[in-house]
Amino acid sequence: MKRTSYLDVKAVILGQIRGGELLPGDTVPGEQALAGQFGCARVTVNRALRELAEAGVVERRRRAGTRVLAATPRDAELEVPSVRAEIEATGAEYRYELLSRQIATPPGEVRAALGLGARARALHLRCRHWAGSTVHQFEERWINLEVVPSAREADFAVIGPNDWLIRAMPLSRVEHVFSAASADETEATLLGIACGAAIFVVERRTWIDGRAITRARLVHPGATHRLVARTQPPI
Amino acid sequence: MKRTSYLDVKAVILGQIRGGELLPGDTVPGEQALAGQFGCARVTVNRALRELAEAGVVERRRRAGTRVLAATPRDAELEVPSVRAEIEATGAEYRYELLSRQIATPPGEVRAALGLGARARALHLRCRHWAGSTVHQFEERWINLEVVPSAREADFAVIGPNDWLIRAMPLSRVEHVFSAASADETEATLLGIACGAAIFVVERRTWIDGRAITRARLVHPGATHRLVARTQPPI
DNA sequence: ATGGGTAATATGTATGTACATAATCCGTCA
DNA sequence: TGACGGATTATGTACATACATATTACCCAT
Repeated sequence: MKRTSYLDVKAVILGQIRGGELLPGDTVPGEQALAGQFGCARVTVNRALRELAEAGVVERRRRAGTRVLAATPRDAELEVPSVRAEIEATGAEYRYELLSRQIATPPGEVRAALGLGARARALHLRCRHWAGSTVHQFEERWINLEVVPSAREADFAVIGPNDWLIRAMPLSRVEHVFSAASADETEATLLGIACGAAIFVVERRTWIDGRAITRARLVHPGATHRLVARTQPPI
Repeated sequence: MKRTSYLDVKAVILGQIRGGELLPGDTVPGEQALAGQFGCARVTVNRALRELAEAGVVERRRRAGTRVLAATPRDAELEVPSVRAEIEATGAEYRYELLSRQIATPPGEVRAALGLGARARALHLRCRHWAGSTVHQFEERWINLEVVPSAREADFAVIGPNDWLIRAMPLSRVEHVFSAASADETEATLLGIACGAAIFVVERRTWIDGRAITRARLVHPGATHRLVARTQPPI
């Protein structure tokens, strides 16, 4: 006699939602009741429903019970590879180039993004990432030296700032903002494309323990750059 | 005497990883041992480590134990709101407009994307989504009538294809591809922007049970459109 | 009616126990 | 030396039970 797994419970409930037996807004039977129906322990039902809640399929509230959520588009998972990995995955040769490095007072917008005072100074880096003989990305970055003082000594001629930061500050929180724009003269020159051509812009901010580490503006030629995001199946 | 929660265990282990006491590649003590240290049941440690594994912080293998993973950039969560929600969130008035609707043979690229034969026909829709008096999105969509025959009867003059599909086919799998491009003449006219201006393009494909439902090309004026993705904190 | 306090209840989680399963270790045999 | 197979072991999961906690429902006093 095989025991019923939390996966069985999960699959059945999900099937009922898929099949329209349970509609958005409906209340799923209580854990007690389901445990009775399935002939299993309440903890087993609990794990099934908990995972469905984590997947965003149902909503659970104490005393109120478990309700089916409206089929809102679920969050997609966006793979954010390091530039190096991204380029090497295509088979092209990766090359990194530091264009400039200086400690300066960032513009107001960046100061706000990093939570810095009016007179604070930060590390400013400009670099390029090459895929073979074409520029894949132009990177302009500010690093908060109050949070990452060791960045002052890092040799960014050898290692890219992102790779360095990943190693120095693991498990940080990251926000990406994607947009399309037209290349200005500087960007066009640095990317080797025509002025006014479409560029794919990523603005990345990173925090650790609520303190802003860095803000980067990553510019790619629009013609070549693509970004893929997928939803995970809820089973 | 407070009992130790799985959250406590999780926080302590995570702290040790953050603080460098546990380095990538290191083996975390076994559940038995940790349960002893914390003075709790093994199941409690199990849940803590399981959730850390789900968050991508550690890797678990039977018999081999639990190891700390390298701090690779974790997947970001991308919120993919419906166009309507996205526009209404800004306070602008949402308006939807169906430009054309016909059943035709899709071009080869689309046939491949939908897994259709050479002579198969599909539903072709072109529409616009307005935010107040400006066009927010131009949408060109093909729907696989073999998988969603009911789309033949849907009144897409009233409801947008995406909203309709979400309701008709809940819990599907979605893939998004983002890129930047320059508007061609048609796109520029439909979006009310200059020819050659930057556009933000989303190509969206949707499956249910492994069968392709639809493929949409969503074009936005680059100047206004932004897309945000965040990583989740691992606690 | 109305506001506040209390009982009822569904979910949340900890524990001890038991068995399942996968992967490694290690000894045996060819 | 090397291939095979069983013993070992860490994780994976089920169960019965107990208690914790958030919220609702309800009742009573004002």
